[in-house]
Amino acid sequence: MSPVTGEGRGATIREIAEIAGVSIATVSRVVNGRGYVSDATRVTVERVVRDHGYSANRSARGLSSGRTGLVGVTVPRIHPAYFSEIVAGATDALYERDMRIVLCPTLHEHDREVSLLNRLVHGTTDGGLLILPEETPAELQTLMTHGFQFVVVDPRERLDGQVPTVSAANLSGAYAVVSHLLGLGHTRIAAITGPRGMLATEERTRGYNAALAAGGVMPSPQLVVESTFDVIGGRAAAEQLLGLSEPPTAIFAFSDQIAIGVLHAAMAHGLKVPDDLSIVGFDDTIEAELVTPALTTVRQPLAEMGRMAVSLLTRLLENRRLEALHVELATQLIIRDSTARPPGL
Amino acid sequence: MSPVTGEGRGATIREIAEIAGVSIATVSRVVNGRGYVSDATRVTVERVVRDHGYSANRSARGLSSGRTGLVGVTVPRIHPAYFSEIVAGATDALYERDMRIVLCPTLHEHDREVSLLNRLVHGTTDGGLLILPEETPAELQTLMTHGFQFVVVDPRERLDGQVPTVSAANLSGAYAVVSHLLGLGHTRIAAITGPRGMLATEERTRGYNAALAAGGVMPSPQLVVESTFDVIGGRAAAEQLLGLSEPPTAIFAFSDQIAIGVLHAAMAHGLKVPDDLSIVGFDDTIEAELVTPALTTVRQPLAEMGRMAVSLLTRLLENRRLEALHVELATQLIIRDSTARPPGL
DNA sequence: CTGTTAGCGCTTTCAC
DNA sequence: GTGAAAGCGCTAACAG
Repeated sequence: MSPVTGEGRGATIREIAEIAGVSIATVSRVVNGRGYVSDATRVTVERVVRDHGYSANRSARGLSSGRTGLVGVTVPRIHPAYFSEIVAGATDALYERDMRIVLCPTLHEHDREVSLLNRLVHGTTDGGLLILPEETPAELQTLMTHGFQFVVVDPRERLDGQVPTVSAANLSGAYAVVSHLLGLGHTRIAAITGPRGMLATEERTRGYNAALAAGGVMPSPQLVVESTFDVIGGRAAAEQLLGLSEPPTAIFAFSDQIAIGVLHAAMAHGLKVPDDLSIVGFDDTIEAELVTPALTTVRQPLAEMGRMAVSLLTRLLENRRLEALHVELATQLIIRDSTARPPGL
Repeated sequence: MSPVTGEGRGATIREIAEIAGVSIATVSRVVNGRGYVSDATRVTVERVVRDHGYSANRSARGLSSGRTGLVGVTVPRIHPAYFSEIVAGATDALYERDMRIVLCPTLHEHDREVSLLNRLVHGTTDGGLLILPEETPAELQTLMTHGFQFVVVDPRERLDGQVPTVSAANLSGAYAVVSHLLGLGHTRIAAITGPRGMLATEERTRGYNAALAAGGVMPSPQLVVESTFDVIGGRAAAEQLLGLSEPPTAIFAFSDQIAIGVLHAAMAHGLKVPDDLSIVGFDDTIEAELVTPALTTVRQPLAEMGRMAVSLLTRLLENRRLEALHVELATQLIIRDSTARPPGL
């Protein structure tokens, strides 16, 4: 009676109805738990359903009810831990609601994402989760206006309109990092940021500046270097910083990947971390704990962000009002082994 | 005219047909590129389709054609790079065929996987990719018998029957590792395997033994320790090996994760890698290059495995014969910085 | 080459 | 409480 031995693709609602000796409408009611059904019939139907491993055909259900039980998720790539953790959280939350995820990597291509979205809109899915989408705020607004329901996770730009978003407390995370470093006695604290213009970059930069100001440290433009969010970019940026006449004693990398690049550069320069150089990352993806020394970093609640997005989306799909259109989840400084007092202190 | 400004959920085939002044059948033909349509009508219809951002409702199409354009992918978890790389390859290959992936993490729970599969079978998807499935060969055979089409990637056990599989050349990969270590002069070569009974473990163990035999080195049972495929397990196993009265000079870890655990243990013991201890991993996931020293490891063509699985599956779905039911993709030894001659040689 | 038509399997009024 | 019946939007014969 293992479910795997179900009658193959077979068993339509009509067959179940015939066997149970009721109408298909009744079977539908039982299966969906909607409408009135006497206990007796319910039990009978449930038994037949179970015995035959019946499960409603999703296409048919989607067609007649307008609900597919599928949520489209666009994401730049699934590979980096950053994204896969968000997706994992979302998938999990969706599973609890008996919904599934249609995964659509966009490879950062705007057009690809647009065409993907178009397909999703037309009867494939009930709604979407757009992780770090490539669309402009205007495009997103349009999408929404045309009736596609979705939630943006980690918006690339600030979305002030009616588009629901979930993000992490980037500013306060960055503030915590710099406060920590200042507390250790560092004053030459560099930042390797993400690409300019991205919300995450801007917010973290603001947190960085605010903390420096609060600590009475003059910011130095030399110490802020832009980079892509990867190891290569981090390494190059670090080389630049370490080549300065007065190099920093601490580097705040805006992602763990960047931080790892910094680590590699430090090694190449014969610097010991954290004795000669303190390094802090951002994200707290698994790599942060794998490298040596383990990285001090800011934990973003990635899985939580995915779950929260699902929660917003399902409320949206039920046409319930969202209490909050823009949710920001707290971040947390995780102190490990890559930070210490500056040399000579 | 941007696709994003399509008419929302709207535009049914009937509307397009009316506007274009043809029958819905003709629109269907144009859209699907099947059947005869005069160039003139084709052009007209195509224009209307484009102007209205029309895209067929997938549920309706699925219901009437029996094809949903969706492939279900079960995977233990999406997070570990090992899995996400396979999924990325598959998604990519599917995208080229205008198909999408319904992602179903099973969290290693057999029942969850079975119930997931059941749902997928019933009209949600056209077929499946089962990555490292929890099912017994018998269950898989049953699934297949009942008409669900799928391909198994990285089978947990040997699947001799009619179930198509894609895997990596585990045996030869392991053989290459041990040959490399022997070539460097090591003779006390330990292995930290994966869970006993898993095909990957068994095959790699056979490769390990075969290479030792070929090198004229007596295998020592003490030097083979079982572990889970993660960092924690690897570290524990390494502790055990390093505590031996005659510890190994090289450790072959059956996964990169395990190898990283070994790296951590080595550090804790004050051993320098590779000078005091050589370490080799398996998989070549990104972590391998991130840690210091970068790991010598065996590259599994993960994305390729995903793509190949899709290729087999689509042939299956088109009812074409598969030339090969069981595909094994080549592995490759990647030599980095974690292996050297044994101390004192 | 093009149009008509019969469902695909299910949900959902609306009667009874 | 339960059943009958009308589609949901599309594909795929089959006519013409």
